[in-house]
Amino acid sequence: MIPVDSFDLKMLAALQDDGRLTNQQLADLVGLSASQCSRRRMRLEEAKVISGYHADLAGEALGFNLIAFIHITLATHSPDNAKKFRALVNRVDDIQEAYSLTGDADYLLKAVLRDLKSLSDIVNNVLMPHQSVAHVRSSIVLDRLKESAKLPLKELQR
Amino acid sequence: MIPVDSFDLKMLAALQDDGRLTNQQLADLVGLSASQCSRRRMRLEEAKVISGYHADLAGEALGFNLIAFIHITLATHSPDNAKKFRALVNRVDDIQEAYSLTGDADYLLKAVLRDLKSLSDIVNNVLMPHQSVAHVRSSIVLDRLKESAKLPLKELQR
DNA sequence: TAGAATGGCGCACACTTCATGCATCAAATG
DNA sequence: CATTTGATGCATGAAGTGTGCGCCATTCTA
Repeated sequence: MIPVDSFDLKMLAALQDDGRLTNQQLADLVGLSASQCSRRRMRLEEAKVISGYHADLAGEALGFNLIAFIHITLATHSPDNAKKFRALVNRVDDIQEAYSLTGDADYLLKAVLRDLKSLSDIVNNVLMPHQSVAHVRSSIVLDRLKESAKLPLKELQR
Repeated sequence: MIPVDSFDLKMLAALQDDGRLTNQQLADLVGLSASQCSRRRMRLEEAKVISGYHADLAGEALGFNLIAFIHITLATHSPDNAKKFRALVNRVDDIQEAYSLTGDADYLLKAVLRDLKSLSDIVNNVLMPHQSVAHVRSSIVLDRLKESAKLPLKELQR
């Protein structure tokens, strides 16, 4: 857990917005030289504060027109069942995100799919038949109000 | 909706994994010249197939140790209530993602927070008191099984 | 079917960006 | 007070970027 000063925070916020910013652009934004930005960026990358850079693709433009959240309850909470379920989740590419949760459901999955048939396939042919799974409840996304996935770094001051 | 060929798909998949790939690296990966990759990339960006590039930050390294999913049910489904709720969601920085859903709950929020106190603050002081909100149910993330947020482009063939 | 038009391609090249060596400076250390 | 430590800007060679150009294959047209 390396120290992160206010220059670093400004850089992180900027790179969160635009991951392809040039060191020179970064320099102009935060008030350092480009070379220093280069060095700081490498430092943050090596320390895994920046875990990676990703292009954000428009799913609709590529035929992914459906987002679904799927709540899963396991049959029993045995380590064996949990392990099998994890393996299942990792095997299915359409499942983009998966979390184990407190509360009613044991797991929450996010799937990005082409259409309702794909959802039906996953739910009825992949999830439901799996022996570790006791209960499946899926919800379809009607609208995305917010999808920044950006940390509120403004709040931070060290 | 511009046409996307197999070269484009390879580039998109690669840039999804590493958003700072060089045109030359891209060229080596997909089997084109760097100049052509530059042109194709610009085309995909202009057409908004690539909607942006983002640095992925490690929340834990910055003190965000808690992820919560919050299910919201509105008091009534009036346009006015929906509008007020949207405004609320956009005002709160800690809410990273927000979706309107089919099913039991009307909205699903994802919040990335520092600690349980922050969650309590949001739920009890921001969401619950809001007149449009009838019911709030929050679940804490115990474990992230998968968090690629990457589209399964392998499937695509045009 | 011949000729023209179109569009995708690689190469060349001027320009920009990158990362590292180096000297400087300020703060911390002994 | 002398020394060490580490962050900084500048300079620089190497690498990356994007555009003009000519080439080629495919498609269109008469």
